[in-house]
Amino acid sequence: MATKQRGRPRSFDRETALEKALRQFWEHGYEATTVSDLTREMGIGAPSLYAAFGDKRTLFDEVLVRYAGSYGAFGGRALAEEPTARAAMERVLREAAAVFTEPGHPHGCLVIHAATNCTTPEIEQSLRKQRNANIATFASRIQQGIAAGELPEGTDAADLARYVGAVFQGLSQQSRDGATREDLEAVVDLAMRAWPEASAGAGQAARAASG
Amino acid sequence: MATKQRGRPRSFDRETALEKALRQFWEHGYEATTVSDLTREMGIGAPSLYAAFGDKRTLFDEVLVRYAGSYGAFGGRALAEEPTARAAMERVLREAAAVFTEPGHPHGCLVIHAATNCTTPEIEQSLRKQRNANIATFASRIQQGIAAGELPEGTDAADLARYVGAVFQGLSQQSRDGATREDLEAVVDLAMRAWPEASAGAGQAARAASG
DNA sequence: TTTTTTGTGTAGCGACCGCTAGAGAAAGTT
DNA sequence: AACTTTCTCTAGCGGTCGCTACACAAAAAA
Repeated sequence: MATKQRGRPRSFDRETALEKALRQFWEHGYEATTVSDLTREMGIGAPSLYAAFGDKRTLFDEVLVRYAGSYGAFGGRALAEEPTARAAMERVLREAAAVFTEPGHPHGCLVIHAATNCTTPEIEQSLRKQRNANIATFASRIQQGIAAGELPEGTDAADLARYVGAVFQGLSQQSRDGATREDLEAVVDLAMRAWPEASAGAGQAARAASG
Repeated sequence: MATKQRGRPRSFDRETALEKALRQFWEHGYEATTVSDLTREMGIGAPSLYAAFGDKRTLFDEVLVRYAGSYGAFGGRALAEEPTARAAMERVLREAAAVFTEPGHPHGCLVIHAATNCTTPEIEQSLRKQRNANIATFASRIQQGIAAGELPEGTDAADLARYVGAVFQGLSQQSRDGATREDLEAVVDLAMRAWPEASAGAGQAARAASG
């Protein structure tokens, strides 16, 4: 396999064009980004876009995958690498504050904003599903922390996950409204004050994790 | 004045029609709501809409005023009526949890969602300005609380206001994503755990406010 | 070179957008 | 009754939407 393609080769770099499309969808959302916007930013004609990426909807799906693997990957890394639920959640929020305000690309989170006020129900639902799945992942990590004795026994993992998710979504909105990274880090500092701590004489797992 | 109108009277109730328009804009946002949607829901023809409300943009402006005076009025009431900054902010969040999930009308906050991904820059900026103004109002009330000794002296009112605003915006997003009132109230419970308390021997103003 | 295969550019499709001209309908005024 | 004023209805304007037919260009294969 991997034999040489016959016919005329495409005159643009597919990855570069995809990244341009990602930026457009990120900044203006799915619906407000027109094919005309896309072709202008990607530097190609409409037929080239449709030949390389399918229709607008398929291109958006591919953009979502690219986003999840790049700008949106910090959450998964934090959950995988941090030793405690608290450290994981705090790192998620702190990296969000950084990424959401990073210069050079649109502010905020694409998954939160790109399908708001979208008249294509499948797209709106797809991103909603993803947001709720992210919060469920938070809950799962928190539940793990409760089992390890890092948090009080009575802690409701789903509630705490929703709280972290709400702060996360608030950070995204505020980054779009002009808040700076320092502004958002102060918000994270305050948000983490709400974190429930296991009582002094709690299980050994918490001590092991911090040792 | 107030002489009887000459000519044919309009065949619909203006307030009822305006409320229908409000619901449409609230649910689908400014841009995704078409004039065709509006006329269908309002039960009138396009020329009647334009005669009674001006163009789509002017109608939206009037909807914003109506929203601020009805569904969006709870924030101002909480700030005006509660004796302490903490009580005011907690009531804002708690009433938000209730209103955002109330059956019978769209979920979440119109000011937060209706101009997201809007290609009319004046509209997007108008609502952004309103959101930031709301947070500035929070900051002002918190600053007042600091002056009254309710909060530690070093407290940054702007940071705390942004934190409350972030939670508020998160509540709105989550209500749109299907969270129930109980879900959001648990988030508010957690959020208020972050509230800074003045130390035990702090100023007399705090004692006076709670007495 | 000729043939085959594939990408690119022009040009435009039907559908919907916000909006409105113009004719007729329904009220008050005389 | 006739006249004036205002609203409502039908129909359709110019513009943009997502998308594509078609002719041409540019590469590998024969």
